[in-house]
Amino acid sequence: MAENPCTGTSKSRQLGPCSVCGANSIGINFGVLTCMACKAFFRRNAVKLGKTEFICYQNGDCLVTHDLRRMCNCCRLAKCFRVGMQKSSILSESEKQARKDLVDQNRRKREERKLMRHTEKIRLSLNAYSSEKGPKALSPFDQMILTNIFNIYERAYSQKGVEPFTNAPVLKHATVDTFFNDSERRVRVLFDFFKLIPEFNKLPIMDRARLVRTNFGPLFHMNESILNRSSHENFIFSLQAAFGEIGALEVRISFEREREYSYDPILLKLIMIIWCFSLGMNKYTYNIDTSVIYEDTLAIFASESVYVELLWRYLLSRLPSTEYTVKFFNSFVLNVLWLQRTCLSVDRFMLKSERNVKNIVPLLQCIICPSPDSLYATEHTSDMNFGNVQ
Amino acid sequence: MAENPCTGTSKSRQLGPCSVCGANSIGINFGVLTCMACKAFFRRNAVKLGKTEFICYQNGDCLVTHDLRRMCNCCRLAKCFRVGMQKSSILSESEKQARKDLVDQNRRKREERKLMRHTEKIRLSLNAYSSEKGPKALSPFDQMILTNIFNIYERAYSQKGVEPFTNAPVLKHATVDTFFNDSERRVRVLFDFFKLIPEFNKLPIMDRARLVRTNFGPLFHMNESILNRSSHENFIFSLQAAFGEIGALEVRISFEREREYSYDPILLKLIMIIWCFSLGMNKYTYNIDTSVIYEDTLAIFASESVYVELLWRYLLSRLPSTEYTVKFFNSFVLNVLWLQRTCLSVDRFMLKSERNVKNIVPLLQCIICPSPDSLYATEHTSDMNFGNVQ
DNA sequence: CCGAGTTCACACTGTTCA
DNA sequence: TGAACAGTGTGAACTCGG
Ligand SMILES: [Zn+2]
Ligand SMILES: [Zn+2]
Ligand SMILES: [Zn+2]
Ligand SMILES: [Zn+2]
Repeated sequence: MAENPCTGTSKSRQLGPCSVCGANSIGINFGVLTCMACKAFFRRNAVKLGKTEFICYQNGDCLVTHDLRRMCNCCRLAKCFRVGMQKSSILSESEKQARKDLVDQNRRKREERKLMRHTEKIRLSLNAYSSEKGPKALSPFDQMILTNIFNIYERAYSQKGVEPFTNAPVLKHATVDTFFNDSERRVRVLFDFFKLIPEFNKLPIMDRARLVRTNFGPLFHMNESILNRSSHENFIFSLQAAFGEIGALEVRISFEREREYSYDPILLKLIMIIWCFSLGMNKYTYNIDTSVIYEDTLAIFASESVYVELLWRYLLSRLPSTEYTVKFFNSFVLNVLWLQRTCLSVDRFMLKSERNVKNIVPLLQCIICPSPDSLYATEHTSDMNFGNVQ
Repeated sequence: MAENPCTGTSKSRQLGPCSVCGANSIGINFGVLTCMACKAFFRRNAVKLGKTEFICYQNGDCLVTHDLRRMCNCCRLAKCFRVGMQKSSILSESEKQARKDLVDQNRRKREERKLMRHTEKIRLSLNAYSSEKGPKALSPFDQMILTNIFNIYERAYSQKGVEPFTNAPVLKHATVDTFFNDSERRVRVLFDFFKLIPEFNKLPIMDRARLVRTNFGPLFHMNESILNRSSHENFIFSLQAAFGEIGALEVRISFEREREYSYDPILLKLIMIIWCFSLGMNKYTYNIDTSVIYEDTLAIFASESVYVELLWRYLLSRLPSTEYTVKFFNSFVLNVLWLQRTCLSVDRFMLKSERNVKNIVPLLQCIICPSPDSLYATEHTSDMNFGNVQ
């Protein structure tokens, strides 16, 4: 196993000097043993032989060494050719394009496979616990529902053109209006997602509008979390610019708490659905002494419990035991409270920013900062597109 | 003088993060504070927006950070535009050309100024000797003539577009035809230069044509020397490819001998003029037993001696004594003989390369390899433009 | 692993403008 | 005159297909 230093595979193996400049070579480049620099030099310059002038300001016999090679690229290029570097080994424009296309194609394939493996893993993990005593396997029906939720959401947001990156430029100049306006598209897609939840879509149109209005804060918050926007540096910038240092911190902590759930491709989506069915809680109690009134409160309750139960079963199937599931629910409730508090802070902040609120696009304005009576108004309800679904 | 780190002018001053990727910025680029990489990226890619496809393989909202910016060109470019980078700040092809021209022009001006300073120095030094016993000062008239010669030549070759460097790409594939065809433009400018010499221009048109034909070899040779092409490595390549190893060597030695005179901005030009007035010597004696016949041989002689005498006075003014001038003339004559020998070799070579000669552009073909009787033909005489001058 | 390619930090040139 | 900002060239470090 004695290693010959000349043929050894050690990293520092010496190949001999560059045929052009004598520096340490890295291998055969364009037909000749050369260093990195001469390789790059030849690729860049051999192709422009006819187009650019190469002039030696000496006598055309300049030395080409490691230290002098930069002095005269005419003589350097001449030497490259002299030692036999092959211009034909340089990929032509079309060859380069072909290679680029190939790389692109391969990358696409790889990513597709990765996504496949990923979703496959999720599907398997849903069943993985079935044989153990702890977790309870999901029924095929539940599995189907969950898979549907996942697919509906992913499809909505991955449809090309739906989300052409309207992110982040706001940066330091962000105010609440630019901050929210930037999100309009994402919000619309989120509403589209809800419309595809049968229980939600069956509700009276005004109830649907009121629900998303009432719960907009947490829904928006969770959705940004799912879309992984919350970790975006510029998002945080915008946050600070729009809500101030303290406000932004509070919002960020909420995001941090949500991140606990982000490892799971379904959990947050499911929680969003449940939240969407929750009645007003204590929002807008500042000057409305009664809670928001719904047309079909019972249907909302029923729907909510359908999904709460589904969540419960899902957690049971994912966690080792009921005990774990209870623990999970405990911390979940804590986070819910945190999030609610945050959203209330934001609401209060918005009230103080009346001037900027006027610049928010109508749809969002009516959702985020409704005048108390507009909670019952029909304006922009149709703009939410809840009217014409399925 | 306490330096505020924020307003300090120190090199390492921090400007804040790149608006695109958050890395360290280097300044305002294309309208926005960015890093070097994003600057280069934007310059490279913004211009090919219409030509190349930019596709995001995610959802079009890829993060653009220092580490991730390479992942998705589409989103990176989108972000560049989003943060306000101005495509209009990128110089267009024509703007770049305009700038290049400007740079070129400035460089030429600078060089001219430098040359002027140089010749001024020479002129001053010419007069500096006047008080010494050795060199004889030039008369104001001689000085004017010499200055004129210098200016006429420099102006002819520095006029924009006259010499767009059609040199050197020939390289290994050079044959005599490509070798000479490459020089057509320079030769035409040389003829223009001669036309501005009054004594030459007053000669009968056919005499003018015959003179430049007869003396083409040495004239061409010296002119390439003045233009400093002879030291160009690619020129030497071409030389070897066109005339073979031995032939090229001989030509190169002639160039080497001429280089002795190249330190002087006037000498070679003056010598060219004198040579231009010299009668046939022994060219084309191979099958014409009489010398070339001129219409006004006397005028040619007279002109030649005007410039020979000027050269003599010039040398007297430059060299410490008459003795030195004589020595100079001796070595000059030797070099003349060398050059003549070289040109004869080239002529012989051209005769053997009939096949390639056919590919030489007509003007040069008729000059370089005239059929014996074509020496008296009028064809291409007008092409030399000797007809319509002044 | 090899040898194509690309990216980009860095160094530099040159123009413009205050 | 020097800072700012266009440009270009170099070469180390990297990716990727075979
Ligand atoms: Zn090298
Ligand atoms: Zn050189
Ligand atoms: Zn950047
Ligand atoms: Zn992307």
